[in-house]
Amino acid sequence: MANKSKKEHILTVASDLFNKKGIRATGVDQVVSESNIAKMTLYNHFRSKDELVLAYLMKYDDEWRKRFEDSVNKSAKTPRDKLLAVFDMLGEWFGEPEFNGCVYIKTAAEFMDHSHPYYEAARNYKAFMKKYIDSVLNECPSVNREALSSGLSLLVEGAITAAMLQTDPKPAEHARDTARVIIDYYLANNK
Amino acid sequence: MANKSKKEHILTVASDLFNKKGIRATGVDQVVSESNIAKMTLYNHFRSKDELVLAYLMKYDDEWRKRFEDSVNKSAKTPRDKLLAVFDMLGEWFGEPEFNGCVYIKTAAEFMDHSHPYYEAARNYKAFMKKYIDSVLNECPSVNREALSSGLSLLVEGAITAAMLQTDPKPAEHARDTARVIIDYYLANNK
DNA sequence: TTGAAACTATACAGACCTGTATGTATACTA
DNA sequence: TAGTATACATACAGGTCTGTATAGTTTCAA
Repeated sequence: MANKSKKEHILTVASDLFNKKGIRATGVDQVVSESNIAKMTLYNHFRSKDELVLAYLMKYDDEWRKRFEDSVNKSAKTPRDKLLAVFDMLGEWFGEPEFNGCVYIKTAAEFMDHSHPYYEAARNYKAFMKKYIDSVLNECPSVNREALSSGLSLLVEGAITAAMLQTDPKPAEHARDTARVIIDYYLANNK
Repeated sequence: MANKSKKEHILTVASDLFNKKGIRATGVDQVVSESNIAKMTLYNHFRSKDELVLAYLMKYDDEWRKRFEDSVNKSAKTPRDKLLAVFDMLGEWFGEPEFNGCVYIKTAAEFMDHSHPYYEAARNYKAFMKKYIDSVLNECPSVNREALSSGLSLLVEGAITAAMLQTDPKPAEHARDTARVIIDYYLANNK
């Protein structure tokens, strides 16, 4: 096992634990134990648990961004279809057995102090979704983009939260249906 | 200070800490210290931290339910106005300086194990919102109530999450605007 | 084959956690 | 006024946490 892949292995195991149990609830000893490494090896690759957590947050940004763009840009052509494809992707995501809610919502919820580095990181990574929707809507001049973009973003966040709390049996489908209504409204009315 | 109010005092202080810092991050010693009581007094009123946490979750259900119904039923008459009033109330809530996100989203995020009592409690208390929206929509026969109710619930959850993560500068207003569009759509089309 | 870098195993320091034990003081009730 | 329930302060038991210290072992390249 090469040097680099050992570091990645530790990060993978740690990420899985952070995601499933939470950051505070996951101890360094447990990461060490489940990684089958020595504690000093972990502290050789990561200066502290703090650094490991920040690597975890960054890792999810990379993975999610890639996955998102792949899935959405695959088939959709028109802005309307691209926007609706977002909700199809959410549905796939929610259906996975490993689905465990949104890392950033959970992290922000666990470290609500607005000046905490984890909260700020989560907040920053989250901005990606709205930026993507905005970029798709840039193809639609003479549309009230701010209103539509906000509405869609709220539906995405709502669906993720509902999936996390299991308060809606089909959050992605319901969000998609609602999204269709407001997309058609704003596109048709040019306002 | 009477017996009963001392217990309430402890619960108030503890709730504030749980809400601001998180449940795991708040130690019993800190609750004791900020309550200006003896540790044994706390353990005399609550068998364990666990019992204190469950009391905290229940307390928020009571308060939020009351506040919600008061605020919403005050002025609104028609189903349409009652539904829109929900988002006005959210706007007031988000604007308060003590606003710290939704207790139940945060608790579920901190204890994601679906069999954990805190997760289940949070999930159950959360169901209240959808039930309320459903009850308002019961006044509207021949409307696709399931679709509209789901859409509105997702907008509510999305607005709360966006307010928590500060990813939208005006989550309640944007959610209200979007809600208006879908309400008018479903009510007008009778579907 | 020799030497440096990486990894391993174990122990432990110091801080924090929940919950208990003990004895004293206060306040209400009979 | 005597007795009882409640609250007090302090100490501590036993566990967990992060991070370090130390010494032995593997790996790999020169």
